[in-house]
Amino acid sequence: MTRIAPTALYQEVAERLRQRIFAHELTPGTWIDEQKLAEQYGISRTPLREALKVLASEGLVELRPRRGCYVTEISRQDLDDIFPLMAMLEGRCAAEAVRNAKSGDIAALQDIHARLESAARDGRIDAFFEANQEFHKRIQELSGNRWLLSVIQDLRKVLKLSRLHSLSLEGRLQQSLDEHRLIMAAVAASDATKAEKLMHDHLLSGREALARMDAKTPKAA
Amino acid sequence: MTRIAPTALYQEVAERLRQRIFAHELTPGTWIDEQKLAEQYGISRTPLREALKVLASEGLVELRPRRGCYVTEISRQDLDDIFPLMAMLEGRCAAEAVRNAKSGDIAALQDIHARLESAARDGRIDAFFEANQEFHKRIQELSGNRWLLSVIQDLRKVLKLSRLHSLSLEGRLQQSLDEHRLIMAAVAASDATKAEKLMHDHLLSGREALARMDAKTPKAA
DNA sequence: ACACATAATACTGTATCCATAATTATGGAA
DNA sequence: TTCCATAATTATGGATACAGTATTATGTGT
Repeated sequence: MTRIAPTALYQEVAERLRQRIFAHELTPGTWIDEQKLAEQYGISRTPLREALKVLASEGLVELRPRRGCYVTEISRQDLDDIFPLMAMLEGRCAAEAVRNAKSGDIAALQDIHARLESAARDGRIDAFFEANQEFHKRIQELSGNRWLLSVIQDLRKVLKLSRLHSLSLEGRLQQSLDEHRLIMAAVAASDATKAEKLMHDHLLSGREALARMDAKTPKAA
Repeated sequence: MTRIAPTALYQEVAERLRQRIFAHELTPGTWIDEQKLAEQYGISRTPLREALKVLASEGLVELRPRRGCYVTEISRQDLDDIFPLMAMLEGRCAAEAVRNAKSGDIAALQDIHARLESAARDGRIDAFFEANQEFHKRIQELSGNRWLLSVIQDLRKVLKLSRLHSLSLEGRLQQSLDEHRLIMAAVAASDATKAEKLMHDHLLSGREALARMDAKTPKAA
């Protein structure tokens, strides 16, 4: 049997580790025991180490020479640095997306937005989360800028390190939905400038919600 | 003797490979022979392979499963995608830098700018190139945003893949100098908005010069 | 009893080896 | 002569073994 996608083992391992990190099963600051993990996955240390190199380049782990590998700890300062950056980048995405979007693309976006609406109506948080991600992803793809896309995705990976990040949507589901409605409307109206600003503010609004949560639970971000 | 920076072998190898790629000694599209390189460096394939994983994450090489490693080929489209992005990012840097800069920082920048002026006066292209890089780097550091910095540096690495990139400054040395003068003035005057716009246009201007060169030499970028 | 030094243990980093898959070359058939 | 199939060679991916360094624990001396 010929495998369609002959992905290397180190890539699969990297992906599994990413998931464990994002799920906070591997919490920031924890040391990664190479031989224990290798044994656990039933592989040798070689592909595992290669996977760790990749994750280090993505900023998810830190490789201290002769000291081992540690899951990256993200600080409040990092969040303050990354969110405005993301706001600018995703704002740009929205503007470009509007300029490139064919009517079919807009229809597809509206379809995704409809799922967001229904998920919000039923209080299905997971589905809302899912549709939200999908919406942003589609906008980014519509921008047609491969590098803009990759920069955003890299930064989002780092954001996912924060425990608060995954929770931030829950507290402001209605507000997020409202913002999405406005963005969707601007896109449908082909108003690139407005879409850019709305998307930009949408991201910053997310940061603020996160800051409020942070104030309540004064543990490290 | 205790080594201050006990950098791992794979990091040194990665850096050496980066230099060879940037120097276009390893040209885009060429296949990287692992065992030949390992032999050449007098090391085993293991750290070399780890280094290649890192370079792949940076986008400098492409790892095709079971097919080997190839130096990334960058297209005209990629340049068109990256430059506006860089313009936006470096523009933001300039704005933030102005907001954060103490008088000492501005003095240091003016010092670097003076080196740029003198290099231009004497037609010392290498020195101009050097001072130019230094200037941009200082601005980026002054922005105080670690992530903005890393995103820009990652993208710049990719830009360096293009042969034209290193040549682009030569043809427009005077224009580049003029633009730098304006930027320096805006920074000195603490005009963040103007600095942002000037830096932004400075980058785009670089792209256009590159496009003109590209038109003359119609080989692949 | 506490502190410092030395030894032992454990983990990282590197090298070597093996298996599998891909590419190329050679031979045969149309 | 050309095209296809099969075999051989070569390179990639993974496993295992080894060396060197850091950390920790234990013992001795003050």
